[in-house]
Amino acid sequence: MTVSRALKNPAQVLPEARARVEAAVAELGYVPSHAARTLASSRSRVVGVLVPSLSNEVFVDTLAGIQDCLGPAGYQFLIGNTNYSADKQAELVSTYLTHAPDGFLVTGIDGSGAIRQRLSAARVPVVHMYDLSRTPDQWSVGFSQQRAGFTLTKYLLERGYRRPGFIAAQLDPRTMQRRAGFRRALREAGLDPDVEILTSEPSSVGLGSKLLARMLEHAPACDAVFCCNDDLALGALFECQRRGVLVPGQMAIAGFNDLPPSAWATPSLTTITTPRYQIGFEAARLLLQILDGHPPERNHIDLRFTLTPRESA
Amino acid sequence: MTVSRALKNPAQVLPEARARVEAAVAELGYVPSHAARTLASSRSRVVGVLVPSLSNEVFVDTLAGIQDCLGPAGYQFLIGNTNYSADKQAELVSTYLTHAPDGFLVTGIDGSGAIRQRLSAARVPVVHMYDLSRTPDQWSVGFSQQRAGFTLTKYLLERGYRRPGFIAAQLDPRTMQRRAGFRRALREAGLDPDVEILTSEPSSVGLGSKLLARMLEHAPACDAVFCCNDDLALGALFECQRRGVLVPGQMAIAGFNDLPPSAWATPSLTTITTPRYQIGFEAARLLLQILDGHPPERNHIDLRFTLTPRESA
DNA sequence: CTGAAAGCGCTTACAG
DNA sequence: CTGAAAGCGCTTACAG
Repeated sequence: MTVSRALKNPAQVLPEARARVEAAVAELGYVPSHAARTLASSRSRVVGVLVPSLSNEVFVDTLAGIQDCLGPAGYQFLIGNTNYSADKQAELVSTYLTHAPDGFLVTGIDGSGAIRQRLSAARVPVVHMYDLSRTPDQWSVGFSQQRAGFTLTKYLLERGYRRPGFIAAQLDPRTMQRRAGFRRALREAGLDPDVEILTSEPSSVGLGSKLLARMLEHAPACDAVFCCNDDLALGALFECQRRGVLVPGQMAIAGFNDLPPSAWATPSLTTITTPRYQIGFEAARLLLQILDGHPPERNHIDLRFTLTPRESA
Repeated sequence: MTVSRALKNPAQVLPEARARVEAAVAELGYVPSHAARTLASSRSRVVGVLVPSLSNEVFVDTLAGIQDCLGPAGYQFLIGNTNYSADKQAELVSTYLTHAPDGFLVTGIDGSGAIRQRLSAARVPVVHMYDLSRTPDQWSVGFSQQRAGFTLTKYLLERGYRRPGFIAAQLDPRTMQRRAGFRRALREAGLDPDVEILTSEPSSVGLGSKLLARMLEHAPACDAVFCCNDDLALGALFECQRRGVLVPGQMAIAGFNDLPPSAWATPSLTTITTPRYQIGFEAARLLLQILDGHPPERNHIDLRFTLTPRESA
């Protein structure tokens, strides 16, 4: 016990005893056992993190935020990539539950269904990231995807584009919320909201090129495209360059997320800047508060987005 | 004990007993305790993964390969981003050791020094990824960065470029090996190897633009740039477009890694295609073999690279 | 095929 | 401030 205390709470132990412990630790190369500690204390200091993708920087930034908040607090995390698949989610939740995590930080877990039940049966706090549309008994940190879509579309209309189209891939719930914002803006302006190319394929630069080509074919009058993320927008820009279509002269392009290349593309991409790092950091902070028994009063934290106008639209 | 057996090795238990166990599991929502199992069996089924960065897709792809190999085998991993920092490495190794991992999969851990000693004192097998230049007692999976740099430079020379420059960021050991290949090719051709812009800043598209500008200033005669990765190359391309410098007419651009955007850029980028997913998968497979007591004969696995000529050079 | 015993390395809670 | 006791939930190894 004295050893245990000397390691965790040195102040509780006489300097002499402490010194002997420290000497032994150094001599033996002692490494504490996480498993034993978890078993004895029933606190694992592990949190499970579930994200739908790592292939663009969106969730990598969020992970960095989580890391920076949870790391100094002595927490480890299990990072699971669900690849937007519900089966993979269920599988990861099951294996992670085995590790007795103190909490979960997730994106893309449905509010209902078997996974949700598993989670609440385990009595592990869950913070949802990127999605504010949660029931009051759930915790969430994010911004309004719908309003972001609306804001960007409004901007395009104000710039004088009369026939904007929407290009989207993956079609996860957040993308569909952006789309809802797009449609609402067009309807309010009395314009046709149905200029859209949607596919459930995973998003990528290459796909952006293909979808732009498809848009040109199906809606030749289209004068601006709102791509549901910057990868797609960059691909669309490349495709326009390939075809000699002037951007923004003949075709305006807007993206979403403000990934690093967007500021440097020629022309640079108009986009919505999202607080990706902050979402991770604040979600982690919220979880920490819950774990410490001091949950904040409001359980939905809106971190806002900003419109970033650049050259492409 | 019968319960334990029914769960792990159902065949060892009579169907009747098994059924009773299964019923109880379902009724109680039983979740096995990883901590207890680790403590009792002294096998954690956890492996520590250390990568220097997650901000481009290079290591994300590698992680996917690791996942696909280790996941089905029942292993979990702790993913640590060292951010190219030796201190962060040391810190992560220490905390991960606490979890008693069965093995480590790492990139960027020095062959010498304190970390290496910690690791070998812990008697945990370590597989090095992306770096073949290891002593015979170490395990590694990768390709020759030096030969890759040499091959790409040779290609530029064969295409008739007479004054190629080298643009690099981060300056980690792998980058410096590519540079060594570049210099060797130029020396063998009797050309000046010193046309280079190096910076230890982290690589990004924006930095590529800045470095290309710097190259134009310092070496106006430069007719081709070998960028040590595709992010930089893409930024360089954007900068050329911004300045009206024709690619490849006035300036050829080559990258490294063949990230997804490179095939779609206008013009598309000449690059070296690297087996990123395979490196993760094979490193994991190698580790599994070691853990199972069947290490392969050779401890360095060369997965090769390929030259991918496209429009930009 | 089943089960009783001991122990993995810690922490909790209590006694001194 | 220090320490003896008990237990966290499994597995190993041995007995029946």
